[in-house]
Amino acid sequence: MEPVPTSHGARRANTIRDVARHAGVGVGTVSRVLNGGERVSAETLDRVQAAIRELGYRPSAAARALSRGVASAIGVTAPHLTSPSVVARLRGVVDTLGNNSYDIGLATVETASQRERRMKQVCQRDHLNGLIVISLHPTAEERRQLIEAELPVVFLDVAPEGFPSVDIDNTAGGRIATEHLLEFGHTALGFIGDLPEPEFEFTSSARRLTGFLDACAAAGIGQNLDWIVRVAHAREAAAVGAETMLRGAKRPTAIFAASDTQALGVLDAARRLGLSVPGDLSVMGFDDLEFAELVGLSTVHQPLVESGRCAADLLLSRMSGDGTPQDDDHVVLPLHLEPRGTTGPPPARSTHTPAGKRGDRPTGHHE
Amino acid sequence: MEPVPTSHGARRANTIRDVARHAGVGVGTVSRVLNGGERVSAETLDRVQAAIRELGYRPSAAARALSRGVASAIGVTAPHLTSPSVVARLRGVVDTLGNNSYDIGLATVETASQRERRMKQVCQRDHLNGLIVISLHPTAEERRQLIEAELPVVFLDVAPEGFPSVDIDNTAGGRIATEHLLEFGHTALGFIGDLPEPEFEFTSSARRLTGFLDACAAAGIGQNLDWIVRVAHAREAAAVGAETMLRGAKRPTAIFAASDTQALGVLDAARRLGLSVPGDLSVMGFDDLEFAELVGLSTVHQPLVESGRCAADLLLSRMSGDGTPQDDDHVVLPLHLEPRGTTGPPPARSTHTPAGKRGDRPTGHHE
DNA sequence: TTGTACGCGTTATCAA
DNA sequence: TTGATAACGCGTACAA
Repeated sequence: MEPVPTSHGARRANTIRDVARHAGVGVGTVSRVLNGGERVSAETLDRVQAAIRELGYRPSAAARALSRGVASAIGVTAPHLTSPSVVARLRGVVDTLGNNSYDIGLATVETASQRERRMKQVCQRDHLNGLIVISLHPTAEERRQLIEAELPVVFLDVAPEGFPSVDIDNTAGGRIATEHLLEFGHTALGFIGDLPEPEFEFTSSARRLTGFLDACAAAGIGQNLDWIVRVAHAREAAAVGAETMLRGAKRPTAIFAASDTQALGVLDAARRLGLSVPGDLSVMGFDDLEFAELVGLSTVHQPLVESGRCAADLLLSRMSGDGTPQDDDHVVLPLHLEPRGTTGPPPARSTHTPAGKRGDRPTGHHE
Repeated sequence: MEPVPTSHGARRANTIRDVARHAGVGVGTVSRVLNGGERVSAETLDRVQAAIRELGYRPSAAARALSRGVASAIGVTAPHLTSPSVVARLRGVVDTLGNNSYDIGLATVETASQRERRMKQVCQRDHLNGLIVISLHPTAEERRQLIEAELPVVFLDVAPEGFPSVDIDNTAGGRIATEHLLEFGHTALGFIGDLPEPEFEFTSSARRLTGFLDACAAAGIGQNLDWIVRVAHAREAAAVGAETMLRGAKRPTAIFAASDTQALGVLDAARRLGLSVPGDLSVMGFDDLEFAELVGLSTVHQPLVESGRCAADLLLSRMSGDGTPQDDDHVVLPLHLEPRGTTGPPPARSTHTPAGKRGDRPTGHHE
């Protein structure tokens, strides 16, 4: 029992071998006791457990992982946890994974170097059994690495080709939001969304814009390009953008913000300009974050927490599954309109009857 | 280079030995190349790196951890991620740790069995280099295990004796909130906080209540026991509690809610009863969550994100530090009043002069 | 500067 | 049911 100095300098901790010796059994027996005490006589079981207790033995996770040739952890990569939607998704992931006795290796990445380093870690063998990537577009290089590592991975909130993913139909969501405004009779619509990201063809925000444009086109409504504003994803940036939009000689009677956060900025702008909502200006958000209800914001609901659960389930099935690795399997979650207090008819000038049923396409231009 | 079947059945991945053979060098050299290419001739370095690339070699995290005798991960244990304050703290932790190339092992625990399982994981050797526990009171058994595991640990938002911790002075916070109300001249004060937890002597909420009582006593104000309500930590529960309090024949002119979430419930109650805020009723929160500003809630600000950073820093210093393990080191972070729109003078009846100075200790202890 | 051999703590196999 | 022993892949003395 005396401490044995090792090359590491620290006092050596008791190993399974010490336990075996102490209990007068073989290491194999101890191992069996440790992992589901099958096939061990009650008497030896007692002896071994006593030895474990007396020696304060704690198994080595590293050795176990090495021997088994695989870890028991799932990685989760996400952007910085400032975005409420990322947090909500993470919550769903953790919910599901936490009940499956996996370790969860969380990494938030912001800078490119963090991201690269993280990929190195992620792709190590015996480190992770699976990976969930939240709201991060994989670069070509990253895709290559992931495939090479043969790591089961599920993307959440993005849907790169060739990988399983859980996502929503952002274009349809943009349409839903816009149609809601159109049904109130708005014909002067503005849009505020995220900056386009040069490296990636489509972001959620860009898709929502597409839906917006689609719906406008379908309604035969022309577009004022000054009313399509793309700014950094932040409340204040959106406020500034909205303010300039609303200061123009002509101004929109409704603004669709591609996220609730940005909608908040639009509300700020309206307040600063003394515009009443929804009297002078209707404001539509997207996401249905928790504060949306608090503020009474009309928005499009997307199932954030559930999306996390869904991604985790998908990953687990991928990991245990026999299925061919890495074919794609794109889950698209449903959206729905959540009308609240920030949307209503336009200020009255051309007073349209709020359209009864939708689906009836307006017949033409409205002036 | 042909695939070699192993006892595990899977195709064997390339090891450091394969790389060495492929490059015509020894494993030691490869190892040196891997960990900071010192003491390697430029030519062999090239050869080795080429071999690594050609073989698609990826090091085994498990083997490395085993050989090194230590992992490179820090565990974070927290309650379910529904509470905004927990998330904010986590954000701070992840911020700091993410820049130190540690893996972050996140586990949320809700049920007792989850908690027990987590402790098992946490206490394995070679699994974690350190642990941060957020908003979870350790049981006696858990404390024992942690000490035995000699695992550097920092508690956040709780301050158990014998462990380092980062916390705030909840009693002082309760006083700050209450004094703010007293200075407006309120003399009829209500309190809404969490249910007491039988297993632990003091929760944050209980301490805030103590501060509330202290301040009232110092101001010579008697207590109406019907106005001290303790309910589950949830908006709706607080609303119900506040409603019954406000329905009484006599009712308080101000309520201090021990958390912003509960303050939201109090505001709900006021709305339902047609009470204007702060005209008829002043409402005071605690925490300064993000929505507090949104709602214009007067509250006590505590540095949530920063507390996470602080805990992470403390843990890192503990881990690298020579210091004796597990002595305690209780960091207490500062609070400040954040007065906003939900507090004001009482409805006019007894108009007190705003109390002058604080700091004069009341003449006796109040429990 | 490079190569060799051993140890890390566990699991799995197989003979007893 | 049990015990002995061979992997597992990497780090690291130590010898060359």
